Amino acid sequence: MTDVTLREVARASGCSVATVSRVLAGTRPVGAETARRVRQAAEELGYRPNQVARALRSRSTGTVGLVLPQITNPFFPSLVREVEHALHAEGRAVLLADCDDDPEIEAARISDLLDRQVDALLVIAADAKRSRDAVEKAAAHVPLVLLDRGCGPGVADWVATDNATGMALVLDHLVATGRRRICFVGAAGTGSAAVERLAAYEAEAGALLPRGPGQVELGDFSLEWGRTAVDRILPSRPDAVVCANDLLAVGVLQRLRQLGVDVPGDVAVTGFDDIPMVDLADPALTTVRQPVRALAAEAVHLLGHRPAGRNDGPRRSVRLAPELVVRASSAPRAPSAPRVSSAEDTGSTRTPEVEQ
Amino acid sequence: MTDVTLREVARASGCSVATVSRVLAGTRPVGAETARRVRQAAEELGYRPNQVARALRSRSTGTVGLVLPQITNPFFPSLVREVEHALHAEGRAVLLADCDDDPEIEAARISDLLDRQVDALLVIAADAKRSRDAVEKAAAHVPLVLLDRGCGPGVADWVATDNATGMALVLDHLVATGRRRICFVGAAGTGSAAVERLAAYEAEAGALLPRGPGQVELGDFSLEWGRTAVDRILPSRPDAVVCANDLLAVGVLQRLRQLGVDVPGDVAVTGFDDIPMVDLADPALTTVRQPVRALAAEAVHLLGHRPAGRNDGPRRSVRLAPELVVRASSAPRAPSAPRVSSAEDTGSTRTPEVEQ
DNA sequence: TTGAAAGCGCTAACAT
DNA sequence: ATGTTAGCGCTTTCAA
Repeated sequence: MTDVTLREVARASGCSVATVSRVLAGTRPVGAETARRVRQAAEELGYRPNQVARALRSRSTGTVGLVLPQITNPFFPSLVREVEHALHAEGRAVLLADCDDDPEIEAARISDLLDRQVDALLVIAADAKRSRDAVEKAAAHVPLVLLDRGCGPGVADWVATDNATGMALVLDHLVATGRRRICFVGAAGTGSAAVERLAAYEAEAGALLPRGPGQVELGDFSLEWGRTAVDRILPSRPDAVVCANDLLAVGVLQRLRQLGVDVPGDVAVTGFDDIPMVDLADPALTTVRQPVRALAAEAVHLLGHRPAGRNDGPRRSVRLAPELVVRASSAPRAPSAPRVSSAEDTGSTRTPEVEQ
Repeated sequence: MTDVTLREVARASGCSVATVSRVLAGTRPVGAETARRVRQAAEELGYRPNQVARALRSRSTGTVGLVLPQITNPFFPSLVREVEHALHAEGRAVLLADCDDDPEIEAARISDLLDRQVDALLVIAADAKRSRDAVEKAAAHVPLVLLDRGCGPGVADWVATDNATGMALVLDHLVATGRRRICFVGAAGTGSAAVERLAAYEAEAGALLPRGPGQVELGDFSLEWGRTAVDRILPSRPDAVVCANDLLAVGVLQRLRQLGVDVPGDVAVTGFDDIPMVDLADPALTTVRQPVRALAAEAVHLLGHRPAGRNDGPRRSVRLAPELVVRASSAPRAPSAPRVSSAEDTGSTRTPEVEQ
C-alpha cells in the first residue's frame, strides 16, 4: 500500500509536477481543462498530499503547539476543546503538551515543539514567574500567545478573562440582593487569577460596602482549603462568601452544610470559572462563567497577526469580560423575586455544556 | 534569527554532514574525538535538528494522533494526560483531534492525521458502529489501537477496562454488606460500556441474588436520567442502586436526597469510572476506578508492536481489571464494621488524583 | 499558462 | 570510521 505521489499524478494527467502542485495547492492560476484532468487523476489514484514534504519545502507545518499545566485541571478541557476547534477551522492541527505543572518540563516541551517546527505556540503558563524565560525565548522564534495564565508583562501577547469585571459582577449582584457582610476566600499564590481576583474583591467591596471589605482568607485553590476557610470565617458572621474559584466554593458549601448553615438563607456563596462539576453542587452555585470560546477565538486570532519570530510592535493584552450565572446559592433571602439565571451585558460567547 | 543547519555544524567541526548526523542521531558508531568536536560545534552554534526534514527522510515523524469523542467528557482528561506522558516518555508527540462525538468529523480528522504522516493512531471511538469504517481503513496505513471505546470485533487492537470484573466487584461488595434488593440504572446505547456493564450486572446479580436481578432502567449516560430513574425504581423498594457510570450515580444521589431517602441507610448507591467530580458527591460515592494509567501504558505499548500498516496476525483485545473504591454511599447499614476504602486484588495501577 | 530544475534539511546507501 | 552522493515529496524560482 505504497503512497501515491505528486509525480505519479503528474504522469497520469500528462503534465508536470509543478502544474499538479499548483492545481492542488491552489497557489497559481491554471488552465481550466488542465486543472480538471489533474483533479481527476488525483481522485482516481487516491492521491493525498504528504504534509511533511510540503512543510519542509514551504517552511510551514500547519501545526500549533498547545502547552498547558495540567489537562486534568477541570477548567482546561473546555478551553482545549475550543482552541482545537478554532485551529482546526483554519486547517491547523494541535500538538498537545501537558507539563504537569512543572516549569522545567514546560521549557523542555516548548523546546521540543519548536524542533518540530510548529508554526506558533499557545501557552497556558505553569508559573507566573518561572515560566517567563522559556516563553520569552520561544516568542523570539514563533508567534506565541499566552492564554488564561500569563507570566509577567511584556513577555508575549496575552488573552485572559477580565477578573476585575467578573468580581464586580459578583459583588454588584450580592449587594443588590441585600448582602452586606461579604467576605472572601481565595488563594495566596502569585498567579494572575489569585492576585487579580483578590485585588478586585478589595477594590469593589471597598467601594460598595459601607464598612469596606470583610474578612479575607487566603490558602490555595483546593476543595480542602474551601472547607477549612469556612471555620475561620464563620465567627465574623458573614452573610455572603465570595470565592476565588469554583473548587473553593464547593468546599465552602460542603462545610457549611455540615455545620447546618443555610445557603442561601443564612449566607450566599459564589464561585468563579463555572467548571462542569458545579452542576453537582447543592444548592446550585452562583458563579462567573469565563468566556471560553471567545478566549480561544481571540488567542487563535492573535496567533495569526504577529509574523513569525518578529518581535516588533507592542505586546497586546486582551481581557474578555465574563458573565455572571446566578443560581440558587445566592438567591435573595426573601424569595419574593425569584431569580433563576441571568447573563449580564458582557457580549461573551456561551460555553457549551459538558456532555457525557 | 535563521536556523543553524547540519551543514554548518559539519563545516564548523571539520567533517561531513553524514558524520554529524550519525553523532547527533546516534545511529552508527563514530570516533570519540570526532564526536566530541561535533557535539561542541553543535552546542556552540546552538544547533537544533529540524524534525520535519528528519521525518521526511526517515519516514517517521515521531508523532502519534490521538482521536477522541469529546475532551470535555469528564473521564477523558486523565486518560489524555496518561497517554501524553507515556508517549512523551518515548520521545513521541501527540496530535490531538477532538471530533465532537460525530463519526463523520472523526473520519475527517483521522484522514487529516494520516496526511500529516502520524506514525500511529490512538482512537477512542465516537460510535460503536459508525466509527468502524474510518478506523478500519486507517488501520491499514498505520498501527492503530482503540482505547476505551471500541467499534466491533476484528477492526483493530483494543485496550479497555474489564467491565465485567468491575461490575462483579460492585455486586460482591453489596451482597457482602447485606444488600439483597439491588437494581440497576444504565444506558440504552450500543457502546461497549453500556452493553457490557448491563450484561455483567445481569449475570452477576443472577448468580449472587436469590431472586435474581432487580429492576433495570435504561436511558442515557446523563445526570438527568439518573434523577429520573430514581422515581421509576423507588416503588420496587431497592436497598441498593448500581449505576453504569458516575454521572448517573450522582444524579441518583441528588434525587434520593431530594426525596429524603437515606443513603446509605435506606439504599446504597454505586457508580463506575471514578471521575474527579465524585469527590463532591454527598455522601461520597462508592465507585469502580478505571486503571487509567495502565490503559494508557498498554495502548502505547501495543502501538509499538504492530509494524506500520501491516495487518497480519490476530487483533489483540486487552482488558484491564479496575479497582473498587468503597466510600460512604455504600457503607453497611449497621455501622459496626466501618469500611473506608479497599482495593481488590486486581493488579491494576492506581490512577493519580486530580489536582487543581 | 506551463515546464524544467533547484532545493527545503536531513538520513541512508554505497563507497572508501 | 568517515565521506560522497542520492534522494524523501513537495513548492518555487526561473524560463519558455
